[in-house]
Amino acid sequence: MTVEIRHLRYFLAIAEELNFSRAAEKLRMAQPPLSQQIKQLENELGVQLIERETRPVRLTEAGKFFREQSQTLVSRFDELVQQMQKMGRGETGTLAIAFVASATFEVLPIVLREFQKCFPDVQLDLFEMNTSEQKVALLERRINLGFVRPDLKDESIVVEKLFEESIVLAVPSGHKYSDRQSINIADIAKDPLICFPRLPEPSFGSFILGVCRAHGFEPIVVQHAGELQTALSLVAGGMGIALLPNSIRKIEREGVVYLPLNEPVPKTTLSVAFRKDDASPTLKSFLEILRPVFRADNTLH
Amino acid sequence: MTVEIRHLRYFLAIAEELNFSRAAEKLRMAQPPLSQQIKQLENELGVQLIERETRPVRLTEAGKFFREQSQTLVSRFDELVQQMQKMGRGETGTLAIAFVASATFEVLPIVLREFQKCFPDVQLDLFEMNTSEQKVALLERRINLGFVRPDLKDESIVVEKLFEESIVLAVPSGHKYSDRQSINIADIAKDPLICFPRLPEPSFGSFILGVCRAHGFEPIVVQHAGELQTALSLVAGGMGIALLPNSIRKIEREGVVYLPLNEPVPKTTLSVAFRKDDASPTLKSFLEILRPVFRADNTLH
DNA sequence: TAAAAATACTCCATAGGTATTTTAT
DNA sequence: ATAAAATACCTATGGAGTATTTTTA
Repeated sequence: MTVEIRHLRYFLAIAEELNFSRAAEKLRMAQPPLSQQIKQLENELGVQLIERETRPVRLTEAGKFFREQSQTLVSRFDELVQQMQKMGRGETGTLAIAFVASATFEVLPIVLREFQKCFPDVQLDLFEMNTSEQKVALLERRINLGFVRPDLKDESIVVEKLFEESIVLAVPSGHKYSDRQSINIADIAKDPLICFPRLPEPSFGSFILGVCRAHGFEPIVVQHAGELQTALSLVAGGMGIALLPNSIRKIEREGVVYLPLNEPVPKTTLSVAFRKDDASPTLKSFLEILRPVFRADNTLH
Repeated sequence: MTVEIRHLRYFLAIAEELNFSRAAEKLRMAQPPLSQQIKQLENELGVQLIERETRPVRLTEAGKFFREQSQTLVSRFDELVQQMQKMGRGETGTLAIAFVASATFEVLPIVLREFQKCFPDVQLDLFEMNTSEQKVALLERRINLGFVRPDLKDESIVVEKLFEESIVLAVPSGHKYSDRQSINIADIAKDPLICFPRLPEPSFGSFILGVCRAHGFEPIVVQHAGELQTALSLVAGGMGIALLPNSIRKIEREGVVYLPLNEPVPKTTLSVAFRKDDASPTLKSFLEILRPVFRADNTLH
């Protein structure tokens, strides 16, 4: 025989009631097996825990000590089980999330707020990375989930489209286009453009270049900017104009005006990426929060 | 199904080996039931603990957390069981011991030294009480064990004789008897005697009085002393002479000389008393140490 | 005498075993 | 091809039930 948690529970019930029959009732079992189990326990421990020669029964000194110890042990045990069950429901734990810079403006705040509302006990670790960095981080299991701009193709990674985003033109206020309501892409063929690095692929830089070429021109790139924010500063400084994801509008910046494009332009896509084999229930919960946010409003504004 | 300590043990074995078969071997069981139990555990917790799609198998994040928690929980559990088993063997716990003043000179030091040598983890709580106080303390369960001078008679108390002790005469140095080798009791019939309170019975005072009367005289009591030590001081101060238990000789006091008595005198008896129903294994251990000490040397000097 | 614990026995749920298949390197 | 985990199935220990006796107040 070996002592199990069950034995402690039984003993504690008796220690509380000081009456085998009532304790058994509380434990929803019959009295005789309870007596047996306690006898077994006493046998295994080699000490008498309960004095039965008296009514109501009394705890021995050893029994009193055992009660105290058992109490903390059992409650610790139960807490652990509950905590694990919470984990199972994705209500606790940590989730490491990466995101491309452009996701910070609008997508991330909305999603995080929503998630923390449902699962306040989950700790989120946030990292800003470009798409290719995220791919590596996912494979190396440094992150559970990434907000990426496609394409990210890998055997073991699932990519789910969240929403498509149009691009807008950012021009300096006072620029020759700044009073227009909208603009055709072809119009900017001769205007100095601020673009983005094309490497590592996939990149927003390549996407922009592709758009221009699809409209029959090679853009005049006056400058490359590593960050969207930087591009915005350069526009404000009058260095040129820039094609940016629509969500950049959330940043109202002095000296910059945004113009929508007239023609239907291939849109940038924001997706979530995660490992196929990541069984983390916290991840599942996160995805379950995430999806309806974008299903309801596929363009997000 | 409810989670048991067993499940944690099984999981820990796997967490250590990262191999079900080897873990099963270590647990001295077959591999399939181990797989089953772990599956049950994961089911009950609602989380996957182990990623099996890889060799060697890996712990999930939840699994790592569970391992840490389980480790402390299981070792606490095992420590508790071991501690209880120690109690069962009387190697630990507390023992409340009372003793009459005269036991402090010789008996108590010997016994305590011997006991602590065998059971260093047992805490002893010591109290000085007269015999009748001890009877009450035993019945009220304030003490486990008492060193008494009989008679202490009670239904629920066991009294075991330890050893018999003769009495000696204490006289001031320079007293008319102080150069003698020994003395007859009848000789002191006319000498002023320092005696002890007769109440509450049983008392050393009554015993002394009984001895004198048995030898045909009523002693001339000049003073009563509550404590043996006090009596000794009075003797040293020349107030009178005193009949004291032999073990008082352990106290060598300036100004006091001890004389043995010639005739066989009813001896005082030192006994241990304890409750019949006291199941404390620590008490049992104590008694087992105690008995041989006195069986070997029934007079203790 | 009445309430409560122990004993005697019965049963069946399930922990654990054996044989085999599936999966991953 | 091989080692390891899962699956299927079986066995039997022992946890829990019912009926009864013993004990204590």
